Amino acid sequence: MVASEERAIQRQGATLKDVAERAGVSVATVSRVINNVETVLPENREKVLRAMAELRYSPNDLARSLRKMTSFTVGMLAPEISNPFSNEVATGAQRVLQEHGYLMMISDSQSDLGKEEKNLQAFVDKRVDGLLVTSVDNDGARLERISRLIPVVQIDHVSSEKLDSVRVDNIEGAFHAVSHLVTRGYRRIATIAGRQSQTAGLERLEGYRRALAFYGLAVPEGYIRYGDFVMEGGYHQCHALLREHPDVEALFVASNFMGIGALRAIKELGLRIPEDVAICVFDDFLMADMINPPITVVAQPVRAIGETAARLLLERMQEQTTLGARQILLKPKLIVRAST
Amino acid sequence: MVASEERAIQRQGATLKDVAERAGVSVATVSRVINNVETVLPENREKVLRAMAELRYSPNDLARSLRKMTSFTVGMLAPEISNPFSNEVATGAQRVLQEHGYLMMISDSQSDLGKEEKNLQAFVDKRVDGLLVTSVDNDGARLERISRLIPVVQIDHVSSEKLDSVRVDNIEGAFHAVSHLVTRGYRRIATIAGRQSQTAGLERLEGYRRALAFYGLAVPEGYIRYGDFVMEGGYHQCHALLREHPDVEALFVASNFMGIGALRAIKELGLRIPEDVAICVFDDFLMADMINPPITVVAQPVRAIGETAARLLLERMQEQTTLGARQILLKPKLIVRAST
DNA sequence: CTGAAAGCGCTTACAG
DNA sequence: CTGAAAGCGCTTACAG
Repeated sequence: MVASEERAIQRQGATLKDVAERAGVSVATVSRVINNVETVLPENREKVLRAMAELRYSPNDLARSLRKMTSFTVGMLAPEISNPFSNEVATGAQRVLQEHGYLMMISDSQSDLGKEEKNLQAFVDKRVDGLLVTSVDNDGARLERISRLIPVVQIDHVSSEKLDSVRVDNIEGAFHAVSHLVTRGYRRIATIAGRQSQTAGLERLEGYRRALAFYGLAVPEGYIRYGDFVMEGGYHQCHALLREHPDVEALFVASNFMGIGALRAIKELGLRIPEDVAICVFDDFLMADMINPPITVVAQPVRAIGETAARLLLERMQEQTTLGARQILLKPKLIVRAST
Repeated sequence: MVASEERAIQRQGATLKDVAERAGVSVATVSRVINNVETVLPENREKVLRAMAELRYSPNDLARSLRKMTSFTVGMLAPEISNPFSNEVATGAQRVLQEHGYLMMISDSQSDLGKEEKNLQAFVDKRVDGLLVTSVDNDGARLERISRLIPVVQIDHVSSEKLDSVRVDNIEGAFHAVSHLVTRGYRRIATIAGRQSQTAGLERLEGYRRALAFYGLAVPEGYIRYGDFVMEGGYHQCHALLREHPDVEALFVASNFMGIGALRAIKELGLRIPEDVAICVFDDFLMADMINPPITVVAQPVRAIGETAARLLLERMQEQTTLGARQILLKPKLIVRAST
């Protein structure tokens, strides 16, 4: 290895040119070997392969992507990466994308509109080939603008009806949960609803309302509490609810975190589940079946949501579809346990 | 907007050249505005800014990174992104890196050596500026090789002593947990250990051993079971252990997932906690304080692990340190609840 | 089958 | 203060 060669390699690793020189061919030929172009003479291919191995050549994707106008990278934006929901969705999406040679980059907005914008822009600047986003924005304008350059699939929350989206059928899930409570004989059914600025919050409350209407049950003033999708919200709202309305027989909680908060409140109030108050939670959670009593939940097909979103995105990225916006609703599943 | 301009913009968004033409200056000047070079005339700066806004210009980071030889991106590799530990670590790291203008890309190896290699290589090809990795490899050769090109900080698992690493003080945590059990009066203390190919598994078992030795307690044959860090392992090993050794008074379980499995086994066996068997788990977990009884745990400073790792990496990336390998051990915290 | 050359979109000495 | 030009590391018509 000559000195200059060695220097370059130490800096950044070997380049195509280094490989070409060592193999005694042109850079074009090396590139052809890398890109599996058939026309290269077996003999030359061998020489190139050997040189690559010796120099531990690793292609520079920055240059390659710049030239090819595609980065084989997908960006995913979630409100909180530590949220189990986003996590499972990400895992599902990742599996599918990886199979097709895409790398997935994840970042989170911490449920902050400004950070969401910043991180989305970073993805655009990096020229990702596609975007999977769970936005906290109600205005779809920004996503629509981005989608003119890069395919976008929305997950869970729908900012724009003009773009693809994948989520669970929240209305059916909530309807099903409340129907189950009615079937069990409960009549005074209250709810702790999620953030109304998010699709899931809105739709789960709607499902609750429809179910009660369907069975001709009233929704007394104060039976609907807003817990903002966070544990503390679930805790405080449940506390207030049960203090102000001791006659409540059953509770439909619109998310797992709020559910855990609500359980804590019920425990503190010294109430028995389900004798004093029954509870059904949207979203399954680790340990839901291990606590006392095990909790009835509406489970989302989280992995499938991620996989489906990834597939829709792949179709757009590979221009396999010219369809308009597709809104996919996946079926939720009621898992009945001892809490109802 | 002239036709050619429009076409280019539709394809990939506006380029520097488009902005330059529209603003009536050279691309160099536009670049200077973007990079906040002071020397640009206010008047020209204005024109450029306006043109950028009108064209919704977004800089191509691929080109920029290629030219600057730095991508302002950090890669993080974890065995399972859906694991709460990796998650919190990622969140901590992300916060710190984001503050310094770095974007973090995450991918997981599914605890598979081959996938680990593939994903690591993808990061290298993308020319990330730094790497945060929780490897499942015991051989540090690969990471050491990568680290000659790109700074690497190891998290949780130490493949190579020659590279920076951050983890909790597993030995102290385990020692502390077992000491606590002894103090409580338990003498027949068994353990469900983690995977012995991982630092955490090895060290937590070592801590258990040292504590028993310290108190002069025997470790009967069969008191050490290997649960492989997964829930099923915890479940099966706990089942077998308590069947074969009904005299066991207390259990030290080396991870939260195995702990949850163990709890399930104990429940099935109809044993009372802590009367029939006490239990202490390494790693806190959601609901640990809400189940009956609440579980005593050794909590890891997970966020801090991520933050610390990010800071070490930043120092290497910014060449603020020429120190040799730094092995950081963060202090665990025993949280005593009713299970012991 | 192969190489020389142009070009992807930037940044940055260099000259003026 | 500014522009023309070189170059980052690739890929890909084009000619031979």
